[in-house]
Amino acid sequence: MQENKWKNSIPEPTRAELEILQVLWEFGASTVRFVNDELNKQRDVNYTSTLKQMQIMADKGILKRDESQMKHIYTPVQAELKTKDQLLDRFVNTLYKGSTANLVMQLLGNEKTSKEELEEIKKMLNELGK
Amino acid sequence: MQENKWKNSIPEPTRAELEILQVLWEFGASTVRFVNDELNKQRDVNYTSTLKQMQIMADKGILKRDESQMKHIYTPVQAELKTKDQLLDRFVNTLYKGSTANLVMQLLGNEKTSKEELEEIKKMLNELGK
DNA sequence: ACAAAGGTAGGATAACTTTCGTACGAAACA
DNA sequence: TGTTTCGTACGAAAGTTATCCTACCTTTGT
Repeated sequence: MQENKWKNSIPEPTRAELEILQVLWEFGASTVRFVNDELNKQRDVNYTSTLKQMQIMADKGILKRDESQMKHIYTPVQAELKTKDQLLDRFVNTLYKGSTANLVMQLLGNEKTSKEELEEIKKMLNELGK
Repeated sequence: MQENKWKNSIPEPTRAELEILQVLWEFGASTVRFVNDELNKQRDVNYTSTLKQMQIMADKGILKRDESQMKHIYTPVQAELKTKDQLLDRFVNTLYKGSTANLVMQLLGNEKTSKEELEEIKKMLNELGK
């Protein structure tokens, strides 16, 4: 088990680690085999590569694992939302000087957001206004 | 000059590269000395480290440089907005399955956005509605 | 019982990123 | 004019990330 110098959060996941987290978030606690099969629906990865990654993640404290069975079961330590909050926070801070409004402005300015999504967002804002 | 396999955009900047881009975005075309001084307001970096980074970035096509003077002047090849669009796009895709609404939802749900910012965002949305 | 299939563990390695030491030329200045 | 300061170029080294080979153990099926 590796030391984590932050009190209340896991170290920031790398690209490959994020891929694995996505699978675990979507399907819940899983074996390496399952995760690797999922990954291989998107790209070629050798089984032992995925194994190694998940072992490292466990070591870093990103995943915990149940070794009581031969097929170890891995689970994210942090809730999906909390990890995403962390990443979002860093993103807003480094690219938009911490201003949510700035981010949203760009998001809405870049024409890639559909009318349906705009409506959805408005609805959310009104809900929140109460 | 290095080959770039994407037609219309620079390769995704690394962490250190992003730091440098921030300085250039904020202050415009600059010398290595200037950028390095700015970076050192935040953390210790050796001058030659910054130099090397900026040379690499020029090589990658992220920066272009004016060598007509002894003190080379570096400029970002892409506009700030375009690069941020790229990064935002990747971020939304990997974390929110491409759904802007999902991102905004989390952004507004996490309590870190001030009332003033919420108002600002509403205003923007209404402008956009026209 | 034995072979095949499927698990984990532990390096090794390659690519990429980041940092900086050294060399050397140009400019500033005493 | 000589020396100190400031610039670039080059390469080495350290750190990080991602990948996979090999070994070896357990389970499954014949």
